[in-house]
Amino acid sequence: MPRPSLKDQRSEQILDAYLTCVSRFGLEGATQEHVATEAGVKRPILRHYLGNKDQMTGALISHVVDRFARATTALQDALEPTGTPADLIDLLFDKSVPNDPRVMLAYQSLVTSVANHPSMRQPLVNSLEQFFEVIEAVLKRAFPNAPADQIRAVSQGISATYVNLDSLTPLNPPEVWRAELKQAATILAASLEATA
Amino acid sequence: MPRPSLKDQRSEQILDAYLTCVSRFGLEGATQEHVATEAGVKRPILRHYLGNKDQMTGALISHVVDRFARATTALQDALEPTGTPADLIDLLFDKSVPNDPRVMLAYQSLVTSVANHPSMRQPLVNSLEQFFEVIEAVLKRAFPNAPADQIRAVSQGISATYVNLDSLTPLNPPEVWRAELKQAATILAASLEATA
DNA sequence: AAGTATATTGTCAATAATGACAATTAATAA
DNA sequence: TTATTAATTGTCATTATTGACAATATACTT
Repeated sequence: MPRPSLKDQRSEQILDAYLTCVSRFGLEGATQEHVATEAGVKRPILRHYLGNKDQMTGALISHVVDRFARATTALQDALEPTGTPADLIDLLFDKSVPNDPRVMLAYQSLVTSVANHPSMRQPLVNSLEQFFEVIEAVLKRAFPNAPADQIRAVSQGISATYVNLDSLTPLNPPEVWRAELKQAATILAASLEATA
Repeated sequence: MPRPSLKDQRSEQILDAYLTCVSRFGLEGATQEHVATEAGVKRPILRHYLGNKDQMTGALISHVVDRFARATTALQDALEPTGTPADLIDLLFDKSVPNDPRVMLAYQSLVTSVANHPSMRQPLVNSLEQFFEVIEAVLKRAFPNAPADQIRAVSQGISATYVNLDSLTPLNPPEVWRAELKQAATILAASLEATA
């Protein structure tokens, strides 16, 4: 008999707006007013669904980590069990894939603020390691004879080129940068052929 | 006859504290109170030397861009006229070199906030291009026959691995990550040998 | 010692951001 | 239609942040 609850949808809507604001203003620069405006609701709504600012922030951190982890899982699912390094790089760098740079930008903002919120350090590290592992798995399958440390290095390099690209999106980087970073990732992957 | 001016020293001291705060709280999260505390001065001092918040922020942006550009120039000076790619990578990745990750973190925070301060976009892009060019110059000297687009790609890749390393410092990344990213950069540079 | 320009601090008003809660509106079932 | 529960909005007190300026302290010169 009660009015149907919108808690899930509204929470998601608010957290997504919050994520957008964090990607633009940083974690400590995203005010409730910013979030409310971005979400198209009045400020008290935020409190109603997510509690006070501390609780909101806690929820946001989980949300960002979760979004990043989900993107990692989606990447993994798209590549298992037979994806090649070329497939991986296409997924990471092709604009056709609907990538959401906000997530990576918000992620970066969290990393920046980790000293002020020490408890989020471990989740951030873990989700990043998870991302590395997906890359590693693809490389290991393609180059089973390559030494482990070299695979790790190439994985880190590919990850770095990808993260870097997303980090630069606010600058409206010229399209060539994307192509160049993609080529760098390709070169890294190709380096494993020699050792196989 | 007047009391000697401390404008230069104090301005530098304040801007450096401001830079620290931006690297920790982001551009929109660094309050005057934060900066004053970090600099070890009272808040009105900030206004006295740098004006109101807008002017302070303007000065900070110039300061960060300048610090980054100076670091680039220092890198260039250390490598001209005979530095090799191996020298470059040592300078970028060796902990012995007194690198200041705050500069890169603050730089990243500026990039994040560029939508809110559009005028800083071009200086940021320019200083980044300058950084690329130093890397390119070293590679071009070592591999004069390598195709230009490949040099660009490798430069972007090396830059990305370096930027990525600094971006992760708040996470206290394990030392292996540094070694792995350095190795990735080395692999990228080595890839140019094949084409020469 | 006195004058002078600057450094430094103290203080208060104005604005922004947050916390908290009351009041109203809306949707559903009986 | 009415009861019920949640959504949504309005509002005010508290705190945080900034702007502005007066007042004092300090170092140097003559």
